[in-house]
Amino acid sequence: MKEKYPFGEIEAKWQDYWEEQGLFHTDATSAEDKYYCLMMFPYPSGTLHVGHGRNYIIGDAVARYKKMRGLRVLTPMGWDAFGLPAENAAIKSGTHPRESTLQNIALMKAQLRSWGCCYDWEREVTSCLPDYYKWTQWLFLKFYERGLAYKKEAAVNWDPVDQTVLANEQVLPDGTADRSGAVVEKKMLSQWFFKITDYAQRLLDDLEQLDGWPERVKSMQENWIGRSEGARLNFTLVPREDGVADTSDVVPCFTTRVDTIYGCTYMVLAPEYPGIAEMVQGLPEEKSVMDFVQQAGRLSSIERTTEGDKNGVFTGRYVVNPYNGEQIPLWVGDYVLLEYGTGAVMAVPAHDTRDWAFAKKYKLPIRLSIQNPDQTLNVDEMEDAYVDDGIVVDSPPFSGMPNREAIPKMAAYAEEKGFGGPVIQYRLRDWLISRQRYWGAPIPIIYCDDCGMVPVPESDLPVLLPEDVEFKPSGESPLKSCAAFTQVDCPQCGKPARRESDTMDTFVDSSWYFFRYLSARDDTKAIDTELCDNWLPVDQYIGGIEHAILHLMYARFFTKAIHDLGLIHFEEPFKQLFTQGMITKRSEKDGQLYKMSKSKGNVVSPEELIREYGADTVRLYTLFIGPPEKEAEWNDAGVEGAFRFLRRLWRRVYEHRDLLRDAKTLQPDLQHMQQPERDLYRKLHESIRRITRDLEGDFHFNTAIAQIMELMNAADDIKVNNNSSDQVRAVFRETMETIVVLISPFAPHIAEELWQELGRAPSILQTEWPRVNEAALHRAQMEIVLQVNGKLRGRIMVGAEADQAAIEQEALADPQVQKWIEGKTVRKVIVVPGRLVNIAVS
RNA sequence: GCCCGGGUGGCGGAAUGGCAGACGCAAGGGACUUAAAAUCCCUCGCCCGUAAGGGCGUGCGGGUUCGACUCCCGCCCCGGGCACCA
Repeated sequence: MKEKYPFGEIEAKWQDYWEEQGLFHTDATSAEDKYYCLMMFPYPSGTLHVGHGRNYIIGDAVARYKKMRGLRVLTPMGWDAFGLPAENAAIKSGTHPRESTLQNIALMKAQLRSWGCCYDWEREVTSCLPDYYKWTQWLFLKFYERGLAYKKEAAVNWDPVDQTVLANEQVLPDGTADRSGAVVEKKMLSQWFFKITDYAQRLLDDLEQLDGWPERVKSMQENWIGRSEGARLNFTLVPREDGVADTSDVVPCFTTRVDTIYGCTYMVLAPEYPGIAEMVQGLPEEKSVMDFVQQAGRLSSIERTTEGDKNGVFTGRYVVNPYNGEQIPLWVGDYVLLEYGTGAVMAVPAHDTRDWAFAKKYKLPIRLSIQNPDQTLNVDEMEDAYVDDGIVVDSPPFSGMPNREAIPKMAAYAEEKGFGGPVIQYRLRDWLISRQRYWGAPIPIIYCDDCGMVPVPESDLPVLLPEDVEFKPSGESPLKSCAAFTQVDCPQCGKPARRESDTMDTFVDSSWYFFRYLSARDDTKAIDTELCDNWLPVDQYIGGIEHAILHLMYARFFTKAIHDLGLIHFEEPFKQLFTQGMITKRSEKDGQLYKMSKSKGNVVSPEELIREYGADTVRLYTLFIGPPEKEAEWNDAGVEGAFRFLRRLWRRVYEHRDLLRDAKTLQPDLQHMQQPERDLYRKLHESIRRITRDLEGDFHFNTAIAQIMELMNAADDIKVNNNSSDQVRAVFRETMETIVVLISPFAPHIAEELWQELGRAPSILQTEWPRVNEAALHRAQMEIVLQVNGKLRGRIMVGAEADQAAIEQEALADPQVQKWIEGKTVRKVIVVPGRLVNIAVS
């Protein structure tokens, strides 16, 4: 055994060993005691920094721990390999995305290996390879058959930098693209969507089952789905005086405040509302309306949706309020959004702040229909809308009701009379999945002049990406101009037709990869029903919080849709979700804390650290840095601390190597222990209990490691040498061996090496996790804290069997306590056995 | 505005309603050494005190309790999500 901790040497040795032995190669035919431990598969960007590393290190520690607990652990890994960065690089450098992606995968695989992270590589999936995307395309076809995939013309988000459309989820609240940072534009385009809105209610309801998910993530999804209950009301358009007929004479609107309908004094349409042009054609207002519509269309989505000045124009038309038959003016206003509800709003200025502002600006009438029961309102004296609850007034036959009670009654009334009824509205929009880019899975659709839109027959899958294409900086997808790709015969009629040249959003690829791991090499079907039913839902999913909405919502949607296809029989993919916090580092430039990124120049490269300290040190520090779900600041000095600890552990074993090996058969025996080894033995078993509890709960690696350090400190304090008693040596041996086992999920290389040095057979992964010896926890004497009026005044030792009365007596007799209760009246004495005595005096 | 988190030493952070600050980092002092590194020992919330000891202390203000970082009520601040969403 070497005196100095030879981390480089042993790490290479054990990485080879784990690989050769295939310790994480899991036979999935039996799912008994299964534990599916999944980490979000990475985009192969090239190299991972220590911030990325946290994810894999946490996952590896969990997998190793669960394996030692005797579970059948499945931990696969793969690559979310389609995506824009590779294609953008290709435009600049000319290297084909496939080539650069596969290169990056090789690099990152080596990185993961160098951290000691073990996976079942035989299940590796790579989403950009045909054996994977064939099945992504197949799922698309299944969705298409069921009407879940459809094409429509819509105002969509256009990223002018990446030259493609984006899903709503990929646009940040400030209106910029989450990937490129470009200001997103609105464009009317014909695009492919997945009908995720059909699943809005199920996605919302099933959040309740997800006890193992962080509250934060569930609340984010809830907000994103944005359910609101209200009513849909049809207003009829008053016919034109000139006798010109309207295409539609109904203007529906959505409201959550049907109780205020009698206060409605006008109606407002979104500028994009279909049919506005016909509605005003030939009227004196036509020009002003059309000018306004054009002007509003020029505004960016941010300008449009930022609260502020509200502009509008009268259309010259009127609609009828179905409740009271009143004719009210119809306006167009830029604060009304086409995408939400029906694109039309019934305006109640007295009870809505936005309508109030608009009515004031354009001098529209304001009428009260909810009265404040505490302070009578008068429209002329009001300074803003009254939006709180109250009593319905001037609304026959609903007057006098509390407004909350009136809402369902008034909605039901609309249904009765046939002009509307209660509805539920969601904020969630359908998922836009087509992208005008090359490096993605081609959408398997063919356009034929005669047959229209024709799905590619399943037997023709995959629709392969052509290899020989030119990457032009024009931003246009090379697929579009690749005749060999687009020109195709119609599968129905055989005439020349044209292929869809858009590819799918990469979030489609990542929405089902966790099913594919179960049958990664199966070229007969996408999903193995039996294996998935046995192994899923995933027992533990680990990844970054940045996917709280995007990936995690899409994957839930896919699971439900695939369930409805009958391919699986569960509806939620991830039982437990753990979202680790980001690693930040102070920028040397401005001293601010940032998430690690190349652009901020605050990236810590693991390679350098591994060279200097070894992978175990990086792992130990990463896990010790703080509670894993929280953000943590990387501190180079802290790495040094982790290294010192491992070096100390190595040295302790080295110093006592002969003694430890010789004591291999000595067993601790409580009957024959003296005080020092008895105390260490108790500490050992207390540590096992605490560490196990920390790992079983929410992965509190930081406190688990702290406990190992404490135990090590205690082991250092006991005097042990070859002349020590059998019990001292037995307890010391068991302590050192247990420390090695306990630390093995965190620092596996040193653990394997020391385990072997201690004369044990590898692999330590096949060792059982230590059990607590309850008898060891027992104390003959207990320290009792003495308080007077809740303040610490002393401490006494009492026998473990001492009864409350005896403890109380001893406490009161204590000289320290005497000093504080002298001359005062003891009102009450609380005795908490095994802990403390509190004496209340006055 | 609504919905989630969070606020504890110089720092990262610990604490089933029961000794606040475990563990680590940094800092200071000492030992070993020709020296350095490494290692080992001691101190380390703030204030008064040589010390023994005492007072204060977990964002702020109340409350419940023998006892509150922990529970309840009302605020302040920080982070995140949603938001002209009708």
